[in-house]
Amino acid sequence: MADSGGAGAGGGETLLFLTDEQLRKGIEAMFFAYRGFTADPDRILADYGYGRAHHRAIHFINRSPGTTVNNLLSLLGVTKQSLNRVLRTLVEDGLVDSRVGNRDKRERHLFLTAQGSELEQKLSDAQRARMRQAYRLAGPDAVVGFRRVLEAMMDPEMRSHFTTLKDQG
Amino acid sequence: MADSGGAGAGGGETLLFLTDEQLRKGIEAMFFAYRGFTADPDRILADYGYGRAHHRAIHFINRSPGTTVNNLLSLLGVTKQSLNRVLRTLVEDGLVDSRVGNRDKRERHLFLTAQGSELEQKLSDAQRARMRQAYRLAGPDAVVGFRRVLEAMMDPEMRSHFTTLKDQG
DNA sequence: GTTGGAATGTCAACAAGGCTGACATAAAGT
DNA sequence: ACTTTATGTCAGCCTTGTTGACATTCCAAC
Repeated sequence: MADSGGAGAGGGETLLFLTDEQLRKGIEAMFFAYRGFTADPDRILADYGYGRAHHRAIHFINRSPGTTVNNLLSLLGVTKQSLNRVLRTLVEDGLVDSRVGNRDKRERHLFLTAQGSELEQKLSDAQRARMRQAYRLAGPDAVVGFRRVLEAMMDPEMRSHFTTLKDQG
Repeated sequence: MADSGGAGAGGGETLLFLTDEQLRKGIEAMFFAYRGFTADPDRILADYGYGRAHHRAIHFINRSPGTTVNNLLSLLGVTKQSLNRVLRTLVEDGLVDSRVGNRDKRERHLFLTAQGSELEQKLSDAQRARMRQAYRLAGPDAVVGFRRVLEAMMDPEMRSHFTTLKDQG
């Protein structure tokens, strides 16, 4: 059914990249690449007895120190109960500092401790190394395209989170 | 530490795209984009009481009809026990047909039933629609770059799986 | 000032889907 | 025939997602 992108009827011959086959390859590329993307951090995390959920929390706390649980929630797109379990272990293990808010005592503001920063560095170094290698192999023009397609693939809400983080950066 | 990609020392000024900040943005882009990538199938799967694991199995069985459990295993990168649970429910529900091999009776060859193909279509249509939209917004050149970076990000073993599938396609 | 609703975060219990270990069956080598 | 190897299945554990119930804090109405 519906080979919607072909050069056959109507459109332009510039739409060859929208064939179902091309799209399928893109889908598989995402799948395999994401495996590579998470492989190195996963190995490090296993040494600590942590999982990807811990990595994500650590990443975004490092990115926005002092962020609240609620804010982290909307970034991660999980339930607060799920995030809470992860945060609790990180606080217990002394990687994250959770301070009650001054203005609003319902909120908890989250910071990495020195120990937390150390793990963040390890994870982030490994993941950046993979990314750097891929970027280097693909070249600067490819990187621009890569980022453009990824951004277009996000849900609008996630895209706005993404660009907000970008502006901070 | 280690702002390894800067234009500062040694290399060329064409390496600005390798700054730690750029790499971090790439990492976050992957994270947010992958969420979008899986969002539509996830909704459909939920109606059937299935999860992503079922989707992956269905996708690759459709891609290589008659493939064996062992072959699927190396594509998916999970344990056979894990895959088996998913396959069992798909066979029970009549979406997948599992036929004992002729040459080697230890092997099971996997096929989608009509019902399985129907679900595959739904999932794949939704995911391709998202991909098509992203490709269209980003443009053909961006798509080439996207694919190049993703391919460079894979583990070598996954990359060879990927290109093998490509050749079949 | 008290009270009721909304927001924030925590605790408990359950489900999906990873994992390892133990095992049955079939094929292949000795 | 007998051991070794490959393939697939069954059982049980762990992480991490989910919903439901609840405590605390804030704010607005009274």
